[in-house]
Amino acid sequence: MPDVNTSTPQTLSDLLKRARAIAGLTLGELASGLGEQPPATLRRDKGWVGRMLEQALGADASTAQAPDFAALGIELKTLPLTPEGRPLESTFVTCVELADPDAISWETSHARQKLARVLFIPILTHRRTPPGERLIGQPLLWTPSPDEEARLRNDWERHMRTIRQGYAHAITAEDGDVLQIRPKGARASSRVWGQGPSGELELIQPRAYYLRPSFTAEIIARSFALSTAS
DNA sequence: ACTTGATCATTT
DNA sequence: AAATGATCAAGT
Repeated sequence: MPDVNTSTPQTLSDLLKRARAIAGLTLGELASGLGEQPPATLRRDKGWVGRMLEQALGADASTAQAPDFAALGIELKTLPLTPEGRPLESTFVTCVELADPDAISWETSHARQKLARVLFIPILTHRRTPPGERLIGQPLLWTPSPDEEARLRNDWERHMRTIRQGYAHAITAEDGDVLQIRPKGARASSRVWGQGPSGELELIQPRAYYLRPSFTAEIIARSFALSTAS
């Protein structure tokens, strides 16, 4: 059973060292080191992989609206990847702030804060691979390039314009080149207070921002190119 | 095959 | 009830 240090890393270099140390392990091996057992399927345990990695790397206890590693300003994300490097899923970013859209700008948005510095942990897997057999990949610390941030911002500002005009309910997953908005709730009938067309309060379906797989694929490809450059 | 909309567990 | 961790599964 591998020995897994679960204390909170104090420096970026410590965190990266820790992440590199668990690369190459299966999630089953990691779980074993943490005294846990992997579920047979993620169907009823969709957040298991993320929680396992948070624990293994010593992320701060879930403090609302703060990065996973608050002292380092780093957000942790697992990214399911085929062995060929293709993301299997979109990446959850944060819930859309629907209540008071006039008060928010890109600079102060939760979305930008979440995406400012992200430590991606690739999980090499196919859809049918049991969670315990999935392989932890090499970590990738990402800060949006100026171009990437411009594209994120462009999508975010278009979404927010629609929301401010009171048409949040009309946004679909097809909107946004790299940053999409999809429903996010306990069930399809969930509702939160949002802003209607005349500025009045209106109950609408809660939504969240997601990075499209094509965007995270770019990030991964760029990193791979760097890591193999001679 | 891939995407969109729906869903599940946990914690605060 | 809402936010965070995501993946599922129906539809195209």
